[in-house]
Amino acid sequence: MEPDTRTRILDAAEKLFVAHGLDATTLRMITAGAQANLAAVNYHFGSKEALIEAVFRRRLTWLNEQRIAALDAFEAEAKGAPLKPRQIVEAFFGVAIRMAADKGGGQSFMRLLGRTYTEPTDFIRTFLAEEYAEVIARFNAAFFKALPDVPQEEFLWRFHFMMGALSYAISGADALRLLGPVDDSDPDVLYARLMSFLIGGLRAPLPALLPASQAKPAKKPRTRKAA
Amino acid sequence: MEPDTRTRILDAAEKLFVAHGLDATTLRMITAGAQANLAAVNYHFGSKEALIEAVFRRRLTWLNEQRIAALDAFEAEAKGAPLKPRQIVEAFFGVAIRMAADKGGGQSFMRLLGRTYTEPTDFIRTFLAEEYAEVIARFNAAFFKALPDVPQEEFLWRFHFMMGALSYAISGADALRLLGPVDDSDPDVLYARLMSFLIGGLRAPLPALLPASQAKPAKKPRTRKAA
DNA sequence: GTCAGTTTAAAACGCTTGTTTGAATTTTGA
DNA sequence: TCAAAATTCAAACAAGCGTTTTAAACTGAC
Repeated sequence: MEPDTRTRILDAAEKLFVAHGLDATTLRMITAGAQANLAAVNYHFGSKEALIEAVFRRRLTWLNEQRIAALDAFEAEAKGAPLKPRQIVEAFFGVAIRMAADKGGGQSFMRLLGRTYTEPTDFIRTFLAEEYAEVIARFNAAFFKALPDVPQEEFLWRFHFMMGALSYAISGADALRLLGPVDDSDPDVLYARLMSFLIGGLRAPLPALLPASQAKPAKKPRTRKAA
Repeated sequence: MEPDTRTRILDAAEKLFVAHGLDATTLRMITAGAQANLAAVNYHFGSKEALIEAVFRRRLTWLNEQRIAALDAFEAEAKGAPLKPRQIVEAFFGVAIRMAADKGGGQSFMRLLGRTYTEPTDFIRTFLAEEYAEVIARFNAAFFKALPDVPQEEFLWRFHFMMGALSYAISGADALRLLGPVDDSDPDVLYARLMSFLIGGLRAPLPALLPASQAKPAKKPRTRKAA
């Protein structure tokens, strides 16, 4: 059974946005790919901007619900005790990686999302901020409970770094391939690679925030300062 | 002394590309910002694509020369002995962070570069691949010498993850600010934060490439830890 | 079969884009 | 000083954009 026009447009737009970017993808490309008339986009969505939002919302809402559900599951299991940092990372990034491994559309969407997160366009930034507000608040709280000694701002930065690594992990296999032969065929392997890296970064010792342009202590004592 | 038209165009284009992206920045915006005539871009550069390349080449060539110089300095100091991973990371990412801290143009350029690295446009991808080829080869070799037990591919991935973290560190302070109050005014602090995170991720234990979810034969049976 | 409501179709709209033109102006070199 | 070269300028170009319009083709309920 052929999906209806609206769905075909969403699918075609998603793929084209990944391949060419938001601006470079024209409505004519989209409607051609969806085998629909040019006017169909404005009929079903109202405008190109609204279509972009619809493309993102379709996947992103579900993705963040999954993230919160994963966090809920861990917290229920912990019965009030703080979670392990590894569990928090797993709940947030594991879900994303798994969605990125889904060949049925999720893959191309995640590549788009990672690239769009730093997009300067206003309406996208505000839209993403709204979509992410709740999930970030939840994970921020969970992390603060798990590691009360780590300053909130330090966590935000590390979370941000992790988002960057995730973004490149998902969207940048092509860029990586320019540097040498790599294999990104197995999502489980990518997942293991990224998780190892993320946990390592998250648990790194807190930086000595002195304006020290000179030598810093190369190694810290094995006290678990950061994580 | 007023810079000549060509330079004014490069400066204006760089700032506008950062603020609005490559596509969304029009030649009319650029020439207006440079106080030049619309035709000046095509006269001095030939086309908008050529202007984009010129904007990138002006900074990127110098940046990668600095990176290689930093690596040379460390290797001269080591007198043939392998470098410490920390030094390799410092040579590559430290230079970038320092350039990102430079208010005199370097800052805005680095925000642009980080965002562009995952750009899907063909001519940019091939251009960046050329510009990066030498420096990547050098750093890849240095890292392999330092940590011969870490598979090349694993290093490439971790390098890629680090690039993602760097990219977000530089270009994404605005995005981060949507999640909570952060302070990115002191580049030394950002440098310390990112370096700590990167080293932590780089030195993380190698992932057990056996997928935990289901039984799937790992590609390389390797149990040793990284770094 | 009829008819309202929904969806598709083809064509054109106004506008902006990068680029080109050809003349005016400034700069250069002997 | 003066012609030649380099640069700037205003204006126009064709092409492509997102959007709108108007009519035709469906769809399901009665």
